[in-house]
Amino acid sequence: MIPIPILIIDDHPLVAGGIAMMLRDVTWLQVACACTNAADALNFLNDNTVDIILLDISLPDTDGLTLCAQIRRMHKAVKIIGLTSINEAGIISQFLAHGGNGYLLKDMGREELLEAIDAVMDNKVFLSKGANQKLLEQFCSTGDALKNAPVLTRREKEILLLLHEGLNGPQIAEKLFLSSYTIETHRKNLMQKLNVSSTQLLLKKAKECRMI
Amino acid sequence: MIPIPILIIDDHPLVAGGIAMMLRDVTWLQVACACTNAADALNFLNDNTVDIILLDISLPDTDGLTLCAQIRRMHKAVKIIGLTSINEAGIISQFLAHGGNGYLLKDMGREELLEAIDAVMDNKVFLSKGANQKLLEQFCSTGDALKNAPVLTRREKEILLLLHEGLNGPQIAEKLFLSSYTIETHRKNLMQKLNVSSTQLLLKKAKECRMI
DNA sequence: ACATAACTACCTGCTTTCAGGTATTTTTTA
DNA sequence: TAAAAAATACCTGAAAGCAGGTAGTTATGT
Repeated sequence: MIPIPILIIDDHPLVAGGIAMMLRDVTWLQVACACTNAADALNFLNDNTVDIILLDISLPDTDGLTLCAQIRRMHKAVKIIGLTSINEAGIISQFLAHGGNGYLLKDMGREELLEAIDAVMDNKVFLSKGANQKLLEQFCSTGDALKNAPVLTRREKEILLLLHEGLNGPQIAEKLFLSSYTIETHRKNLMQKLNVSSTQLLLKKAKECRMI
Repeated sequence: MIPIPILIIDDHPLVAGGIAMMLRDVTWLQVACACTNAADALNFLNDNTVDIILLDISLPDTDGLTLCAQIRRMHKAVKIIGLTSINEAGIISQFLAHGGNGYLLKDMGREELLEAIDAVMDNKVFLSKGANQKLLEQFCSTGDALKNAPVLTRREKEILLLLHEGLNGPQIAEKLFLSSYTIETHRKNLMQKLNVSSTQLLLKKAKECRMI
């Protein structure tokens, strides 16, 4: 049985060494190469195929996110697992948005590394427990956040959703069989309730208050 | 040791019965009550305190999401776990946004229920494996999505981010020490690249393409 | 039945956006 | 070094948005 080839991209050789050590008993995985910079990695990938890439997102010569997107564009099927000390929701979501399939923190153990590899090979997204928690926390609202959000009327909610869909005033008026003046009044009331002075800020604030 | 009181809100008594059966050996948990509708649940909560609520989001008299937000406003510390057959990213994220702490699918087993209760009692967000996967999938981009996104110049990216922050043309011009005409040209070019005809649609499309 | 809230519509004046271009300068690439 | 790309700036005209209100009708709540 041919072992699954893995590429490690990390500017610290000790990291690659540590991972190789973790995987030395795993007969179905093989570290095909370890690169310490983006250029070497891209060169390697030009002539070689791997199934999995462990990618440090803090590289010296290239932004790891950009490299991730670059690799993803060229190799649609390769699984890319981010490797980092950064446990921030913004970076995690950006990494996935740039084509990543998984995200591990550098304090991971062997078990978690293998679990991640299993999951992405099974076409699943894998985040380490800490990263997963960080990402999920973004979705949550506290009682205070919900309490402070102003109450919108039925029509205001409707207008807000249509604005969020990208319709402008006249288009909303046409869709709801109302006057443009009416839409403008609702919009004005919405802007007053959320204490903003433009439609863009209205939508931004509404998102923050979880109204859309 | 006082067992943790749980409230079950589900319009099917069989569900509450099944959960009670799952938890019958768990001495540190106690089903305090099972309600079949929102009104009964709110009445119960007026006179009683529970630590955990298992909430079916498809209730007959009230939208489960609205009920969740309502309970959250009144009881900041209670842990609310959604209970549903719906495994859709939109509903999951809305449930969390309305104050939920966890989300279980109705095909869950006893182990997963206990794991969820442990996690939320530990102030963590818990999603069942299936729900978690559904939510994470939203963050990911394929090679095609990345390939098809138009390439933006340095200034275009900068303008886009500032528009996303809610600034209008003149404000961006002032911030970047450029002419308003220049900003409008960049905006026009952005709109052309993303094939839209308003700033709102530009921001919407940019989000879909993971540019912001 | 009355008061209140929500919804509807209107209007002026000003600002901003959008669409349609043109054109010069600077930076980058080959 | 020259070509190409990016950045900058300009301009008109029309449409939309925003701020400032006023005001009548309908639905809801007490």
